[in-house]
Amino acid sequence: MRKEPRQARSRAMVERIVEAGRRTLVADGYDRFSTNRVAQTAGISPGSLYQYFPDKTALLDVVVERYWDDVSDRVAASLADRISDSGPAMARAVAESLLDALDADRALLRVVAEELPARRSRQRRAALERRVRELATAYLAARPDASRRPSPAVAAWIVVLAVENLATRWVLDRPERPDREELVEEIAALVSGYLTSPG
Amino acid sequence: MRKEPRQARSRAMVERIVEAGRRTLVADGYDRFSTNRVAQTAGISPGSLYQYFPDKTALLDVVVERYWDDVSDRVAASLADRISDSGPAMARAVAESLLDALDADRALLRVVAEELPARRSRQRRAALERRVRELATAYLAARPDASRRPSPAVAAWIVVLAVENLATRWVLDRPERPDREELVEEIAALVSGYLTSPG
DNA sequence: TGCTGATGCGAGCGATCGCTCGCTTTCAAG
DNA sequence: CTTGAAAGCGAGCGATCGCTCGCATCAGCA
Repeated sequence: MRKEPRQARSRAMVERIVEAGRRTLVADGYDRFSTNRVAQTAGISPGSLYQYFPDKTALLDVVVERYWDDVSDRVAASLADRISDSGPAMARAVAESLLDALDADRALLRVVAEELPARRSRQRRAALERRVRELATAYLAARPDASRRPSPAVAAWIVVLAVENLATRWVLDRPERPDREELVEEIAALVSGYLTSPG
Repeated sequence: MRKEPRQARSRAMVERIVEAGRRTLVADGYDRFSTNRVAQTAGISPGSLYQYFPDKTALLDVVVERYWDDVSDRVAASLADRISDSGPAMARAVAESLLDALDADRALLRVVAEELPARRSRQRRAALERRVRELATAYLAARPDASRRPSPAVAAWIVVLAVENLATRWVLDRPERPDREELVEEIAALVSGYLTSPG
């Protein structure tokens, strides 16, 4: 952030820019995400944009950061809520909340997960993975009887990456099979089958 | 392909262009993948490039297609070789061949999987997934005792996407844990645990 | 060897890009 | 009301891009 907005109108300006950035990204895709276009979408001048963002990627970072933070919050909340549930029930609940969170802005997910040069997006996405993985590690470490896998940290790494990709690809590709209910069931089987597999 | 190369030197030219495209992609990343730069890397003129490729994306497609076809061939061969093995043994063998294939050109994998606008790359990657998924579906359908999952097609979808992401992320992120041996073991447990989970 | 089409060249066009800077307008403190 | 700072504007610079086209060069056949 190049300059701190002091007045109310300048704070509103920053909001308009970020929102226009999000809309431009969704509507035109990443390769048409230009500062001139964002400014036009926001109904402001390119110069105004650069009063608050040092360069194009700084704006992009904020948009991406907001998206993944939102997804992260939802999943982490669901995971914390179900911390006392059994393994399969928790897997089901987390899978559903992840599907909800990804489905809430499917168009933006498509851009963020499939178009963005991942070097920028990956850091935020990795933060989501880390946050959920740490919660899962703590869960597994606190309940030794829930898993036969030797290392809770490794088991959490496996489960988080596997489930994340299944949910993302399902939301983006919308295959006929499995349908949503079936997918949640299969994810629960995948997780519980893995954790109870003798190690 | 705009024009079919007839003489030997023009076929060599196409090869030089594709190879320069691959090298440029690896060295400079996707956003610096310009036709002028590829031509310079190949030591030829931009005009020559456009004698054989109608536009920039056509060249990019060939480079990406070669990469995924190579990975696809390796994994499919390994899967066909081990078609008579038991489930966990086959999962191990396929996981190893996939890790080998992805590790063989890690730098290009990074660009193809993390930087490329996925709409182009995805089609070829999806072809790999489909190819492996169909082999896995046939395997599961032919051996009802190998899986308790209700639908072989859905089970194959789940397994392929889960394993693909675990292998890709492991190769790109190279986490301390799990190490390679551990990863193969965990993938085998994930697959066999899932397939034997009551459905 | 002379000829002809295939091949290769590279300056440069038109468009777009990220970003700047001199200017005007608006706000709030005195 | 005055005034200086904050906010906003937008034409346009310099660079890069994808791609073209007029021309030189080369290979294979008669």
